[in-house]
Amino acid sequence: MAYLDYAETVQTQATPIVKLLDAVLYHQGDDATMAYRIKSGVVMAYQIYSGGTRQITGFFQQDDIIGLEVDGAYADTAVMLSDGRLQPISRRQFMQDPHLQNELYANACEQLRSAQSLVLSLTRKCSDAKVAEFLLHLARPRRCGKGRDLIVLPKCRQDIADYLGVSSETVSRRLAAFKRQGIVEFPDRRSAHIIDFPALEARAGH
Amino acid sequence: MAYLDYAETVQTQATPIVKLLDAVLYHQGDDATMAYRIKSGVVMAYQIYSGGTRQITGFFQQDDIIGLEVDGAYADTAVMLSDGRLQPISRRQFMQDPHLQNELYANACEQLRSAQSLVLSLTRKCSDAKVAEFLLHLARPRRCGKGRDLIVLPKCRQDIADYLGVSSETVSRRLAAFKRQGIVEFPDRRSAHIIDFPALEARAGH
DNA sequence: CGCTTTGTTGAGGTTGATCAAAGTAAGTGG
DNA sequence: CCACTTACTTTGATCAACCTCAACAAAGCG
Repeated sequence: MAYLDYAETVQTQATPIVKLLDAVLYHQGDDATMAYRIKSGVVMAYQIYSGGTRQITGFFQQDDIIGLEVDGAYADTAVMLSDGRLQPISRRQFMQDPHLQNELYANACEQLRSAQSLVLSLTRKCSDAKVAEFLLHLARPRRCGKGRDLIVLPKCRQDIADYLGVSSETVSRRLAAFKRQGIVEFPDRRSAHIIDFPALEARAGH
Repeated sequence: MAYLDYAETVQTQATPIVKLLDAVLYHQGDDATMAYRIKSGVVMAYQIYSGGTRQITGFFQQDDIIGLEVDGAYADTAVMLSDGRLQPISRRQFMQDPHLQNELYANACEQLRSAQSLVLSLTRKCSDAKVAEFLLHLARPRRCGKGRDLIVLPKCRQDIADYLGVSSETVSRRLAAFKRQGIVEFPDRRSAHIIDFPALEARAGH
């Protein structure tokens, strides 16, 4: 992405809109008119399949772009896991702006890579490593800080379970184990606080 | 993709090049100067991770575009599973041609969806369903034909296993079971021939 | 035809799903 | 403010699926 210059693009865009906790950005199946660049907050996207199974397709944060579709309808539903600010990107803007097209393309490639890496994590690792990696994934943007920041967890354990493809009981057990081992603290059910990064990374298999 | 017109794009492209069985299109880590549109043949792409684990990132066929990278290096290695013809697409072409950019973007989105659907298959399904779905995936382009065509299988069972995230023994057992049940025939180790599509689809969970 | 590689088949152990029950937290109405 | 409800989480016990290890068969190759 180094060869792109976004300055112009950014300036021509509308100011961010505010979305509150639990707000739905778009529904799976709706006409995909907008994409969103996340300025702050955490977003979760998921797909519902016939038979009731649900796959969480990702957790997104600052600078991620969601709602990418080539045509027709949104492939997933996106909801806010916290309050946040989002920059809407219309299809009209997209079609007119080559810089934006490049950026969206880059973002799609990045998400593709990330999905492939997810495949690896989910098929090769034991549940212990999956949960560890999940926590590290959510902690990623905050890693640079002084490490005291809280990680925003999904609304319920089942959300984590649906992302990792394990049962909610297993999520519980692994989180409890990390707590017992002094690697992670849980001030409440919606937040986590990593004490020992190296230990968690070791468990994630890094 | 309905709003795109490829006619012009296609005409300006070079004629396809021929690649033979086992030919390597590009290596993971190499400078990503070319993408390829597959005109015929089957391509397998994989990543090697530290620790020796390997993830097959996909099997590609006619009209798929591989070698998509935003910057720098190829994320995976691509090899021919059969003889085939490929249309090279240079970065220069890509940068100059808006139609081509759109097509590549569409392709990236499609691969993203396909990767997400793979995540679902690999985490939610039992090995039986995984192997069934794998066979159906490879059979996809031939489905419309009279159904007597042979499916080109990867070079060894381990390739399938690495794609599905199961052991090669499990692949063997599941394939043997399908054969025993009269759903699939195996003229030799490199090819399969689906007898009973509905039964296989039922096992894949469709 | 030996030798090597790959595939198949069997036995046993481990992981994680499932089922079930008890524990927590938050909301609701009296 | 407190029972009561509801939804979620945690913990335990059981069981099935799949991995691992190992032996054997088949195929490829000099």
